[in-house]
Amino acid sequence: MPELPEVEIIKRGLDRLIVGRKIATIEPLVQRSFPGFSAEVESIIVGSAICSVARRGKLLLVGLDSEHSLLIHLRMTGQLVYRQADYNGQMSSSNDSFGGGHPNASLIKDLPDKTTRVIFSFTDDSRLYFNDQRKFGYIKLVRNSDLDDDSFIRKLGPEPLAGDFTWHVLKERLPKKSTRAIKAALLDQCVVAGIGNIYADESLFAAGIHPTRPVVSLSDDEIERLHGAICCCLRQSIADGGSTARNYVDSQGMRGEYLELHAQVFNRSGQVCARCGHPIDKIRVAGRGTHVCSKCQK
DNA sequence: CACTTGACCTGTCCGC
DNA sequence: TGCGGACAGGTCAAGT
Repeated sequence: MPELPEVEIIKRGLDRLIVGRKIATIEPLVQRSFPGFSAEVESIIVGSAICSVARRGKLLLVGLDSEHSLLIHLRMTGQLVYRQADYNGQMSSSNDSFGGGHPNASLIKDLPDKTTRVIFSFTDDSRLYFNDQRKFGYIKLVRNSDLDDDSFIRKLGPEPLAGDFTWHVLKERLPKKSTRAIKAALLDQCVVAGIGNIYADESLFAAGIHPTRPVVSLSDDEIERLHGAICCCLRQSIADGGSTARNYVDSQGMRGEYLELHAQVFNRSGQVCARCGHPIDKIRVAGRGTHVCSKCQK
């Protein structure tokens, strides 16, 4: 479930790997993974060069030199993995020297695999694979002049890692008299862009706030703590290469280590809280599995 | 109007 | 071993 840190890492990887490359072919293997695909869309994409890669919340924007962009949302199980033309040959020779357990080996061996939904081939014969086990993710082609009208982008809240995202901004975005649970508000992309289940749980733990607390009950002090916790968790995860709970890999197929290295509650129900020793509970909030230390979080 | 729930999918895990 | 069902969670539509 790629959230902001994971998408940011993919963005940085693609920035390095595909910018400047020219698309030779596109193969959408599953219609719903590229809604709106047609011969006309194909004719715009083929022959275009990649000129930029950007991120907005959990959405990737791949700029083409043809006044269009590819909008890519990975939803829960989407992956974007780049492979050089001779990748499989390299793998078999490196397996000879390192063996299968080489620590830098990609988690994904052969591509395409059964989850591959769209394949981009570049003129140098390298490829970008869009894999998506559950088919919830999508790629869309949008004219650059229509980007601001995109219904999803238009509603997105502020970028939590931007310099102007202060705790006052977070306070403004949280509806003052709202009775909804603070966790539900954090998952709402209109409030803040990019937070998902993992970083909602981790931020609330770090701030010492119980996920079921109504937004209206939060003090200024708590909102300020929550703001600091959100920024801190997201930055730490980027530094750790993101979170791999099940499917996430970066643009070269590598997993992330945030959950192992720094997560305090997510996927740790039954273990004891590192801060107080109380067992971590798993409850349901906003229809999502939610991990909480009921002693540290009030 | 504000908020919650179900649908969309597929793979994994658990209990029988 | 196999099978049914619960579960995983981002977003939107439908329901309360």
